[in-house]
Amino acid sequence: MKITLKDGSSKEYAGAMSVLDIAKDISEGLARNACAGEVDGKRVDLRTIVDHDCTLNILTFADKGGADTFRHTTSHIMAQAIKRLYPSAKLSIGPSVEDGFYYDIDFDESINEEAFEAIEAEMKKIVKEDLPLEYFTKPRDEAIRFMQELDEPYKVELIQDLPEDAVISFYKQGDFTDLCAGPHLMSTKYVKAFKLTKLAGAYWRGDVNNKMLTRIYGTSFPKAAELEEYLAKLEEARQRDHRKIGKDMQLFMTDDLVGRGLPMFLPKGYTIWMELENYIKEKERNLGYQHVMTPCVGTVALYQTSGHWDHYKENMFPAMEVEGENFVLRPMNCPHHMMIYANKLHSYRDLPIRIGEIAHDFRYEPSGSLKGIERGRHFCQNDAHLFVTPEQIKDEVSRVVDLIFDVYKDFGITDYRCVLSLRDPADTKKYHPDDEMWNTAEDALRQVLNDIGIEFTEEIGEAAFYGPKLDVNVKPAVGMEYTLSTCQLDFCLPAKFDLKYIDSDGSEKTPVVLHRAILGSLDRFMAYIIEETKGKFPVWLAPVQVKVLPISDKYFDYSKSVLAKLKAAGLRAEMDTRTEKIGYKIREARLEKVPYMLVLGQKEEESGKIAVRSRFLGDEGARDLDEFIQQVLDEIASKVIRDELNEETDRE
RNA sequence: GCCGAUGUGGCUCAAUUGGCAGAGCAGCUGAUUUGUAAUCAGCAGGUUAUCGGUUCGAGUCCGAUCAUCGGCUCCA
Repeated sequence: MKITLKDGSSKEYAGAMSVLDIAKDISEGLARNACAGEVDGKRVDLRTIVDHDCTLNILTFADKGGADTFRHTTSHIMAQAIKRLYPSAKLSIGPSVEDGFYYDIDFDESINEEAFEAIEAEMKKIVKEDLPLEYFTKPRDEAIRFMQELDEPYKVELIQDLPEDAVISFYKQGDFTDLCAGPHLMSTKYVKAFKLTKLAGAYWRGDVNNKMLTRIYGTSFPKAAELEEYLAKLEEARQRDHRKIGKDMQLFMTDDLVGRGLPMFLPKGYTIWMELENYIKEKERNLGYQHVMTPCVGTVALYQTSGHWDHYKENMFPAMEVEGENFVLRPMNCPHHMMIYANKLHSYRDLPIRIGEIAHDFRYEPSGSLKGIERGRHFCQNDAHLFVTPEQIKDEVSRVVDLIFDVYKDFGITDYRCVLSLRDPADTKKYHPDDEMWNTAEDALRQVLNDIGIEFTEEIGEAAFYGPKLDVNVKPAVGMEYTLSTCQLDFCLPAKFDLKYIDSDGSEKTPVVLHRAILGSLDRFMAYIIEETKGKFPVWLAPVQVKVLPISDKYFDYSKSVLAKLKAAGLRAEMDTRTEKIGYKIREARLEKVPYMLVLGQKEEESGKIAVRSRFLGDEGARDLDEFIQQVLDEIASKVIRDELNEETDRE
């Protein structure tokens, strides 16, 4: 019998053999990181295959499906260990995730991370026991009874949600059986290097109204070295966390007395902020945006009109009453901009009208979700509302998308994901109940995105209450993916505010509104670029662009003249006037991540030149000052992103 | 908000089973006048997050509050 493998090779077996035996044979050959299999391109458990006439591929840890299988089996091993140590614990779900796996478990007692050691020890025992994972199935009714006998109420609930005629699969490993769709490794012995990483609360089925279960996260690799590498990567990610760099580099701070979630930008951080603000405003001006300034407070009635009050009053700072009228700190700016549009009568000839604002907003975010300047209770949106005719939707969305990617190019952002966020038709509470409006809006936005030709996935239930969105999402160094840029199509608010324009035939029409944010919030965008650059900002953003380092105070006069020229050219320059050795001053400037250092001593004073040391190339030697200034100005103007010194030479 | 952990000079971290709160860096003073990642010496800096409790004695044990961190939920 001949079995063809996915890599094109084939193998002869004498006589009749089951696919399982063949898979075992092949996977033993592939050694310890062999995982489940793929038959004719579909990931399946090899135990379920009865048809021998197929192309077989043994997945390894290098394949996503293989890694998932590997992690999932580790999660079963953890569950088995936990059942041995805590027999009364009730299991719910335990899937593999991007970096490992978790299991949500209902413990009788309170569990903390001290329990990890014992659980890990028990897991090692199970690995050593070399237990085969045996696959079997039961009809739905029998499966329910089986799980009731095992006293696993969450499992029972899961099975009850499946159709009447479903065949339910299980995996048994020694004294432990779990409801599971598989696939799994052949034996527990293939799991070599694992670690329980964190403990968290998680609501059953992700619903706050349900009981909170204990979620234990872990990670698992075929080799100890790979686990080490993963843990080192995690540590590296922690090092680039914007909260750490922001503190080290004195970019921003918080203080309990000011209040949690209310970061304050220090001079260096605000320098970057101002550059970002000027940058995006100029882009917008060139695209015909008009900028406005509106107050951070509005009446409750304003937000009742827009509908935000009903949807979000729990997440707004509470209303304050002044002279019998209720006001709130504004959580967003749409209503203010709607009123600006309504300020005068518009002709179809005026559209599109693009109103932009770097707007301060306040939201009462749940305390547990605050995270540095990535998510605070005060933030600044790079907001704009575009008032357009239905015919202009496509062009305007297209311009917004172009602007997003134009900006990403300037910042070197390449790792992002586009999502078309749609309503959940079942969620009539959140979404404005007008199916026709929604269908029109969603179809229009989908059509535009297809026409522009960008890649995107669709996600149900992610839309704003007033319309569908294009979201551009990125992943920070530490934590969950978030939205950086957004473009939202809104047929809803213009009607609520009774906005009008006079069309060419003299009739009154309601404009369509595009809500869009490119840098999202400046705070969050800054957090992102801090983590992307590890604080080594491109020269145009660097808080200090050039640092003048005199060899000794004998050269202060010459240094001051150089500093004056740098400043006169508009560069952000500083001089280190301490009586320290040059090595010390260089070290400090390196740690501050200053792009250019000018070392000035006797040689430079006599020749009238400068010695440049850059973050990019190290010691660049003697240069002419005017030529250097011109080079840096060019670098700033073109916003060039340069390769940094590699990490070996970038000590500490 | 919920589950779990953590909280010691400006920063990074020490302090056996409860037994005198310490170091390095930064700061200040003085000396050093320096050539590409840390010159030397001295000084100062603390109600151990806050409040309460147990104890002869609490940084350490217990409770509450506040904040931070890791998750969950949420993010107009």
